[in-house]
Amino acid sequence: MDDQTRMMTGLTGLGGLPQGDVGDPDSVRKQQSLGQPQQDIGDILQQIMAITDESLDEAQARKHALNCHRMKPALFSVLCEIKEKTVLSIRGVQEEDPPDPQIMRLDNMLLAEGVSGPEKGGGSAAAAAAAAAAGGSPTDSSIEHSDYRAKLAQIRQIYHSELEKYEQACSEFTNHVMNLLREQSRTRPISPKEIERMVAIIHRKFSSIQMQLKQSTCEAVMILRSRFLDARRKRRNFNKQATEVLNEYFYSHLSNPYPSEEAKEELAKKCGITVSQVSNWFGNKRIRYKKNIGKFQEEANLYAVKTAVDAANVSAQASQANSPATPNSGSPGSYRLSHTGDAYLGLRSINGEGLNITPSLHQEDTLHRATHLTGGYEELSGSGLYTPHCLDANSWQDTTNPPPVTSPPGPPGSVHSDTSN
DNA sequence: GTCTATGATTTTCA
DNA sequence: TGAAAATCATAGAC
Repeated sequence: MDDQTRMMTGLTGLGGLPQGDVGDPDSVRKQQSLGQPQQDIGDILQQIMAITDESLDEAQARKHALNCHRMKPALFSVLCEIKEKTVLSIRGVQEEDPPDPQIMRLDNMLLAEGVSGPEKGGGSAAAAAAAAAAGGSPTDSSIEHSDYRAKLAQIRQIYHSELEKYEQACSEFTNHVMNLLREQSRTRPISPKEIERMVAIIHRKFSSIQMQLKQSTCEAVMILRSRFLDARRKRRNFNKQATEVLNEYFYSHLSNPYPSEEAKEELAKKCGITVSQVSNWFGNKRIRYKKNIGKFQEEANLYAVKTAVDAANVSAQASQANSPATPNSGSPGSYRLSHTGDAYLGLRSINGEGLNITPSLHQEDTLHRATHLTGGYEELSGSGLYTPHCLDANSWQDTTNPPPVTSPPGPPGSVHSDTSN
């Protein structure tokens, strides 16, 4: 027979009183004439029940007396056991919850964003990732990065301060309740296990507050991030140097303006933009060039001349360095440009034999001569420079069948469909 | 404020 | 999956 059964037997054995009457002081008093053990229990119960009717001093004295009673520990443990097996068993089922997946998600997100966990430079990694996702250049985004970092640091600070407050409040409240329960455990059947359970309940209640805090923080981060990304989406014109580099490549590879991945990376590095921006640029350029070759012809000529001049200068310097007395061994006083770029192919086609440039020319003279050779926009009409004829070996021109440069499509100043919006 | 240029995005297609 | 084509959205010139 366990303690509980013994107790129940003992209690029900108090003169056949129904259990419901155990709490009635009068009923308990009636049992005082019964046997010693039962009388003891009845005594204790009577004193417990009567304790609220007494003055504070009397109650304190009574409490002390009860605490010192020889039956007190047994009675306490039995009452605790009964309580454990009734009320707390129901509660216990609800308490054994698995960790909340929602709060786990929030934790993971806060950790990834650098809000919780160790300091990661105020989310610079997240900022960089966001910028990379948006295709921003590392240089022009530095200001926005710092903005993002500053805002994220603010959120982080607020989050940690609130979390600290929350933890403090939780700890204070838990301690208070624990003390209260410990104190009450002298007069009520409150076992340490129940106190632990109570602490867990308090923590769970507080964790819902914590979840709200985490949720709000996550929302703030998301809003900040979306604003940051929106800002990155704002169009910024590339700088002049970058556009020149891209145009040079485009026009010198006009027959096949599809840079390889390596070339894209190289161009991206040169221009201070991302590879995807290079891809975008070439995509836009190809389509716009194809739609309105006439409009781009002048630009094409300029870059052809520029490339020719550069190449001429490089070759001239090389020739001078190698053989200043006899600049060209093949054709005296002249040399033939050799380049894989189409600009040079185009220039070769001007005179049918290749572009001859005197190595001793200064740059201005070279430019002038090259310009004269190419004949500018009007004279190019018959030169074949950048005409589909000199580029027809590739599919991108074949498929589009653009009008020849000699007769630009539409009236001057006509707007191609792409810009009509 | 209008218009054009241009970088970015989305849709379509091979 | 990459490129073409269409479209969007904004910068910048006027």
